[in-house]
Amino acid sequence: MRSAVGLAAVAEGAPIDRTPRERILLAARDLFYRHGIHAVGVEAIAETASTNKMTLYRHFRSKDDLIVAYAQQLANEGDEVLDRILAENTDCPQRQIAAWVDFVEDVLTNKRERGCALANAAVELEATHPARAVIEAYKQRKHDRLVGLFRAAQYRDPDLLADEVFLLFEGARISIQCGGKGPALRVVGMLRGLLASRPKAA
Amino acid sequence: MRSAVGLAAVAEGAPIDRTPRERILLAARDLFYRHGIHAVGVEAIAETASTNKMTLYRHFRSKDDLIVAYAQQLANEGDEVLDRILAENTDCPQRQIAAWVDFVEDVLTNKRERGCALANAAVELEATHPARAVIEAYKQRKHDRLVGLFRAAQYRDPDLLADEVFLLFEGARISIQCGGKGPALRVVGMLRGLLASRPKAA
DNA sequence: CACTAGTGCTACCGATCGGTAACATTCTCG
DNA sequence: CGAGAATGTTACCGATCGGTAGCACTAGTG
Repeated sequence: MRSAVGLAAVAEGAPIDRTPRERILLAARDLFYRHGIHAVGVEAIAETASTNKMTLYRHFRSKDDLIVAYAQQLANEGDEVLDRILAENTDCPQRQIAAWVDFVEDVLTNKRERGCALANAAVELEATHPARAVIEAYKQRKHDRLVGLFRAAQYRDPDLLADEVFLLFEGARISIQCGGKGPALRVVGMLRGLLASRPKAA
Repeated sequence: MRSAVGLAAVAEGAPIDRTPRERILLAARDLFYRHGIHAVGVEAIAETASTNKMTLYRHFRSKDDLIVAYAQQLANEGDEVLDRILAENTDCPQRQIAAWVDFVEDVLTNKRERGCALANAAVELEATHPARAVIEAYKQRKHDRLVGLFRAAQYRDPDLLADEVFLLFEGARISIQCGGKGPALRVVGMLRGLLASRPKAA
């Protein structure tokens, strides 16, 4: 049951047989998430990736470019995680939903959890930064997929339910680093209760 | 109905008859919120406050010190806003709650809204930064006051309700800058529905 | 073997960062 | 008025920022 979140959360050392570009993205993912985008310099990223600044700039035109690739990477993986969860429970929306809640539980109880990396990035970046478009599109997509899921499970008001679930989850992730972990950890129970008690209909 | 949020949101020019310290805090509040803590230099803050770096450092030992004062200021004002809302509706918990939801509506529909300034700060600061303690204490306090409010209004499970309302609100504030404004703006209706439908008891 | 593409390395650039010294100026208030 | 405190101004510090030039090195390919 190793979390899908932590699978690449650590990039220390990293003299593995990966291409420099991959190692740089790994390092950026780790450092940006742990310390914030503005707090991490490109030199530190290159060093963590067991390479140097020049190689970094051969693969990314600028730090902003790297930030966009970082966001894109996270968005892609988020999509893939949901793809996988859905694929493992085909044609049974209830089980798909339950599996997603299990995944949420994994995420929130991960001790490295520092909130949603994409939301954190959005906080740090100006509204005009190109990475913001990637982030907003991802979040929109995620919300829409929840709607589809709840519609498939025949909930009476899938839009409303998706709003609630989406906001509760987002609230939990941001709260885990500044709202007391209590409410954030109790959100899984709340979600299960919510999903069980909501009316369904044809 | 001018928002309690925007009352000091703009600090431009600012050659008003305020003490330099006040102007610096005003400027920090504005710039930190709009651009993020790490993205704003002390020189820019001093300039916006119509003063200079030396005066800034006469009132704050370091930028970190200023950040702590910034967080403290926001926390105090948050407390005071809730104080005022409660004081204006003494001895009628239902009206207090309704007034708080109205306030939430004001906050979320403010076009300058960029999420909770304290949450945003927490995202940018390391867990060991002294301002983090201020932020976490404030959020904890806020959550506890919600519990008290719902208990006073005789909801059957005030703790659970407070968790839900708290997380929905936090989720809405973070989502407004990266989750599509849709769910965030619909949260007010959700809150009103939630509060109206929840069972009360003795 | 020679050629090429990718990488490592070092030294450097101008700009800006947080923070300070020293001194001139203004303001407050007895 | 006169004294002391607060503020303004300028110039500066070392460190670090994002980003680049130039060249040595390695590895794969024909």
